[in-house]
Amino acid sequence: MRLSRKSEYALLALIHLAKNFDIKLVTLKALSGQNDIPPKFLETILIFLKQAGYIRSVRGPKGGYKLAKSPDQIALAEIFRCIDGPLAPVISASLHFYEKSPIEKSKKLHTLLKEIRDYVSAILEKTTLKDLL
Amino acid sequence: MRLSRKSEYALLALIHLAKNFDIKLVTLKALSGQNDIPPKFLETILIFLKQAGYIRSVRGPKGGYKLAKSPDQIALAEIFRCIDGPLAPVISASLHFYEKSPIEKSKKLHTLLKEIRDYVSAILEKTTLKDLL
DNA sequence: AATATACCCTACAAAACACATAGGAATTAT
DNA sequence: ATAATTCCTATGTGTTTTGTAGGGTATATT
Repeated sequence: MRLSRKSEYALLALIHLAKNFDIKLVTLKALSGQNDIPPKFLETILIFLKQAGYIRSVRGPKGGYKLAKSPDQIALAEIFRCIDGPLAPVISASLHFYEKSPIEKSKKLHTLLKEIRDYVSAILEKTTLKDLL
Repeated sequence: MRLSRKSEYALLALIHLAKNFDIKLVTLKALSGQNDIPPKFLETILIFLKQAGYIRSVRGPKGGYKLAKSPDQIALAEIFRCIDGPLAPVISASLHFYEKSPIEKSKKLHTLLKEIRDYVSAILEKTTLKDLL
């Protein structure tokens, strides 16, 4: 797993929204300003997160974004997978994104990489946005 | 950590050399042919591994490559770091390659990512080429 | 209904990176 | 001398990352 800048920004925004869950809508401007995220880039990320079902939005004045589910219902694993793809260190060790790759020729190494995947996956499946507040 | 094709090839070649440690030299042609690695690409990788001190070479007919140290002296962590950089999921969670990154704004998430780094690092530090034979 | 505020959507662009290939130079066994 | 082999640097090409631009759409407020 390697986190892209995009998923870093996504996480920061989601955490910000989690803090305001059931309280208020947060605007793009606020999310971008308070977390030092380039606004137009964040906008594309938020649209993506919306289409993925993690957030909802309201347009017009008084509009903004909010979480679509409660923070304890959003596991980090889901978010990383949907933005950055496989959690495994190599594609052939991935359950959700498997493709053939040369490293499979070494069975022992492949097994080791799958152990790493299992650990990373387990820890990110059990950690939710709520745990980050 | 995300393994590039380059480090996959490097590992396969090193494992091949580990199998022949203290027995014989292995040519580029053999390494490339038996492991399905594009020869010219592998060549650049081998030169890199040589300059990094992991392998030695002999030129001319009967030439080839061999490991510079015994297989139990080469930890996977070193190899991955020297080819792919940080083992950590994000640069700001890396000990050897630290740079500032946005995710540090979330202390809890940052801590979690460092835990993942610690696990991955530990397992790859203790596993050597010998363990893959 | 006019206005201003805010989100929506698609396309584009520059830079970095990944994945190689090309071609010739240097070394050495026979 | 020749052939086999490694050494080195440059280049090419496609993909991914990290954004930006610009116009469209909805809605609260007046």
